[in-house]
Amino acid sequence: MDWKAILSQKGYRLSEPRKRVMALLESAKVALTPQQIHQELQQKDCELGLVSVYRTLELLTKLELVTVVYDPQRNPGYILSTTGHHHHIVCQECHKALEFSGSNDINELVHRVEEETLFRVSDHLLQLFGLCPDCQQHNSTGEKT
Amino acid sequence: MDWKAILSQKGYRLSEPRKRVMALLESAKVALTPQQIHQELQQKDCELGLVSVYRTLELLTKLELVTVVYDPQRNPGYILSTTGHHHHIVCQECHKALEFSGSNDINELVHRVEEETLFRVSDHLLQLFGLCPDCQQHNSTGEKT
DNA sequence: ATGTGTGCAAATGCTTTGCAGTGCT
DNA sequence: AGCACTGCAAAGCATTTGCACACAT
Repeated sequence: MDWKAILSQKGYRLSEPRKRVMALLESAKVALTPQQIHQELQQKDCELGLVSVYRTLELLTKLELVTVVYDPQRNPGYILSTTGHHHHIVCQECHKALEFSGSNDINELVHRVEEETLFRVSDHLLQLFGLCPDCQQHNSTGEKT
Repeated sequence: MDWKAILSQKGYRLSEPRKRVMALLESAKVALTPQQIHQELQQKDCELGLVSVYRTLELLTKLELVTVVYDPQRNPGYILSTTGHHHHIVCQECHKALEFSGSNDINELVHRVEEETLFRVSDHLLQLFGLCPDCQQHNSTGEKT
């Protein structure tokens, strides 16, 4: 079921701003901040209030269609979430983000921590930071860090 | 080497605000927001500007004496960091936070993802969310949620 | 036709900055 | 004494909210 179906099924309308934001996110490999989304859409001649971006992202996040990505160097970004539990690896240089699936490693870790701490874990946040292939090249042009 | 030694070694001074903030963080099991820190210190009769809290936390974070903890439900919090690489598990009810050490699970995962994505990973962010033992009891008082 | 969604403007709240005075070393 | 640090006040931003209008269903 695609996002449009999900929206209408839950009684939400399929408005222009929502279409635009989703289209942009679908084409982006990067986690985008609300400001970036607003800006990019304006350049594509789609006038669209920043407020609508916020409200759209809020809704999409609630519906779990998009995921928040934390980046200590920037404001929180939003990226399309696929089905299943995924995490993101973020490039510290160009802020590109890729998904990767959490393997069993994490489940084991969670169980271990539950036993150690007696917490009951219901969710987790895992992100990796580093350099994407492209930025590794740019950075290794002769220099050593 | 304790934090006081680290501060003076790096040429920073051992001021009252810094002592107070560190003392509070040392006694707290919870990740505290700047506002919380400011508020708690005022209740302990220590007048201390909110600005100083921000600046102190900024410094302590830079020196890696404290760590930022993300919590989707709140503003970012700050908690004492111990030596070694640690992560946090945060209670979604009372926001208490505990540390746990990242086992080899994570290293394996990182290697796998590096191979899959060709990223070069230099850092990671892992947090677990759930209910602490105390809040589990309170929540299981008859209800099923 | 109806009620949800948008857009504007203003409000809110957290965080940062400038500057003069304070206090650590 | 010298210079880092604090505190206040004000500036700076990101995000949220209220309300009238527009539009999807």
